[in-house]
Amino acid sequence: MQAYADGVRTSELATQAGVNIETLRYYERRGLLPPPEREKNGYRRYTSAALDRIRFIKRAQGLGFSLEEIEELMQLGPAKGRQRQRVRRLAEQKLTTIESKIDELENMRAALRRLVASCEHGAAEAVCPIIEALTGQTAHAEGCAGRK
Amino acid sequence: MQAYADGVRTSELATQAGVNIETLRYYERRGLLPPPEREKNGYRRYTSAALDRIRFIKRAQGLGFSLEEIEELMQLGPAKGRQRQRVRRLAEQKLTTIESKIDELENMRAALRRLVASCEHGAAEAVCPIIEALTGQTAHAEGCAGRK
DNA sequence: CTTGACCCTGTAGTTAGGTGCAGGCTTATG
DNA sequence: CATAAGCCTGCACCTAACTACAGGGTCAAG
Repeated sequence: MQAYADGVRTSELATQAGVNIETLRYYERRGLLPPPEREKNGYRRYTSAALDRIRFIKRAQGLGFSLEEIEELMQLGPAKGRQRQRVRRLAEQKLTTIESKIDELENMRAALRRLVASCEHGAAEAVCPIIEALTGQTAHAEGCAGRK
Repeated sequence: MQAYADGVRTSELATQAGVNIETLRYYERRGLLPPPEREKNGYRRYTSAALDRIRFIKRAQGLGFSLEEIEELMQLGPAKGRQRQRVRRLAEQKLTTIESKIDELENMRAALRRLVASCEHGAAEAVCPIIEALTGQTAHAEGCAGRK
């Protein structure tokens, strides 16, 4: 044991990240996980950066991002020279989608809080409050019109 | 036209909601969309409640919920009698997952804002800031230990 | 009364994101 | 040295969530 400087093997990383071993290889094929160093026998050796990446991927998925979008997000590193503007635009764009996700979740949260409260004392509204909470036009809502 | 009291037909609803017609039937089979009234010729007639539902589903999906979870969310209506406790528990549970999603998105937002700012003036950090932003243990983090 | 635009049901195919497995090395242990 | 655990590659298969299509009705317009 401990024969190599640092880093872990595939199964160890999979365990730490709580994913299947095959998923790691799949991410590597997809380019989401950079090919790790190899031991002289060909075995993969992962650093803790790989663990961070996988956790990031899993969380971003849980927030509704596809692997393709996640790839874009992960490429948003420090911009070099001419790339700067491009990176900035992409970042701003991602920022607005993230902000509207936050808004939507906050609406759901408010609705659920009201629901929980209404379970506490006796009152019961007539209809499903969560659906109500997200009843607006797509994203960029125009003020507060449109309510029949 | 306008032969029937109110409501729209399948293709109209699909257009309004921005989904495929087949998706509507699929949701109906899955029980996500209640079977609508039928015209005397057997055609479906949807009310605006159906549109609200589909929009809700689509948004919830964008926030990382599966159709199964969405079904649970939509069942969270006004509780009747003995069900009250059960509904309350489920709602509280959904509430905590929503809250941690909000947290994670806020972390991403902060990271992206820093990134955009760093694009503005010259400074460039060394590593990918978005991944950094979500580098914590799974949810209920234990203080700030565990960083090798 | 036929043509075209919609609608119906049932069933088969597709895409994204994995997951499993065969066939074959490597290495520690009894 | 055999045997088992753990790794490798390549390829086949799986589940969730659609999406398409065949085969057939409805009905307004020409």
